[in-house]
Amino acid sequence: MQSKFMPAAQPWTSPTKIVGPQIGGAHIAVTYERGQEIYAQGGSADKCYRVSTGAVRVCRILSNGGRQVVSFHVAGEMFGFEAGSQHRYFAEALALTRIVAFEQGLAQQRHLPELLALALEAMERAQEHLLLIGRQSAIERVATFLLDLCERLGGTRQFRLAMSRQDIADYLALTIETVSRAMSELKEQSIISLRHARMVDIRKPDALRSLCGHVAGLS
Amino acid sequence: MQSKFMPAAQPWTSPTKIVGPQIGGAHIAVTYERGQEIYAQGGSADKCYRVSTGAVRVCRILSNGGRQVVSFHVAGEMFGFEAGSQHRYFAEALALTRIVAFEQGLAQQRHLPELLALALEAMERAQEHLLLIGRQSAIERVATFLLDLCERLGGTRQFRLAMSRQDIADYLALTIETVSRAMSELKEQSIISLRHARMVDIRKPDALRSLCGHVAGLS
DNA sequence: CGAATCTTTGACAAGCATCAAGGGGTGTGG
DNA sequence: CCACACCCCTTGATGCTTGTCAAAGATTCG
Repeated sequence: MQSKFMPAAQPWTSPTKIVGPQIGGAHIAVTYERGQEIYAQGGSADKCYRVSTGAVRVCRILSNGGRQVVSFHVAGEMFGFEAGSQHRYFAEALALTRIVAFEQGLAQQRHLPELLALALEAMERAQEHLLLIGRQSAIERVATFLLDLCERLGGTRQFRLAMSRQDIADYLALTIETVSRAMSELKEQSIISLRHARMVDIRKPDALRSLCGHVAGLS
Repeated sequence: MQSKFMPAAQPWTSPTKIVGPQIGGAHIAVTYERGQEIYAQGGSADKCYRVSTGAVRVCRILSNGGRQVVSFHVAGEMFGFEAGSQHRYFAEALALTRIVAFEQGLAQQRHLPELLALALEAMERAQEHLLLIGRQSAIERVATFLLDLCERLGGTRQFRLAMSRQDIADYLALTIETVSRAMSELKEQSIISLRHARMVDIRKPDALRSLCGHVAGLS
């Protein structure tokens, strides 16, 4: 298998609760440490969440010991709604992250159109992700990932990766070594440069875009 | 690339319109020939559909000439709702197929909860599909596909595949040759038998299930 | 400064794609 | 009713992409 994904030291301190700005119904802002669980696999899926600052991974452990990262979420993005009443996936903070949680119980009645739009968007992202995994080569997947992340972070050419190579590998259905090699290849071609492993600078956005083939945007 | 997927002879007769049973709002039953398009990529996504009899594939053409089959749908299943107002995928009948189309315009107001549930379910299926494509070997994918199809067809051990090897390959992100080899391997191990290429008989359901690894059900 | 973790790089192997050719079933015409 | 043709499927040989195993370099934090 290809995942030794548990963060080494995970101080399991209880999250700091903060009352956040009122936006729709009952909601609470919570700050999570790096590696801390936001919701558990099997837990009741009665809330949805918005990343205020920081970043989140949503994933699932496979019976063979592997892990699939289903999606990353950065500031401003919603996550956490699922089909059943129980979470089939779990969510963790990738760094110090502030999350606003929305109760779905009562709010669901009046926010159905928004929820539907969010669900459809999530569906679309899942389908784009499928295309990426199924039809693209390793370097194409990494290029698409970087470009997508760049856009979602506001379009700055320089940004910091909140996730490890292992996280990226588990998201792109590759191994950590293959992700690393793809990064090195992009660096080799001067398409990106890396101050260090987590600091990306996109030097040739067009070249990166031309590597993506056909996939537009994804989760 | 790996898809020469256009059916050979495609009699482009206009579909036969039939008034179907009243179930919710305005809806029409239409019969499609094998290979006929139900909705087009780029067309307005203002309806959703239910397979009455037959089977459907939902797919997308990639810029490299390849094709990704996103989902198959058999009798009783809903399909066709998407995030935007335009279809990003297209749907075709795999055989002589009867479809009931539901107008979404007015019905959307009163059927929001159902639509939300359908969208979430579609998202879940896409995510399961993702796991299958990203983490399973060729034979595991084929085994999972067969088992899933079997269950959705009502659990009969013998059934006819409405889709070609090419369709299956494009669904599982494999080549037609690899799908064929996987089938032969399953036949070799007496896990399935094939009267002919399209007639599957599952001889050892448990053996098939043990090949699936961890994926439960998908689209 | 040193320990621990994350990342990179190399060598090798395995699985799947690709290229190529041969079988089998179905439909049409003789 | 048989024969031929077309399409779909199967099987084989070979090469490439990626996974696996191994070790060394880089970064962070105490």
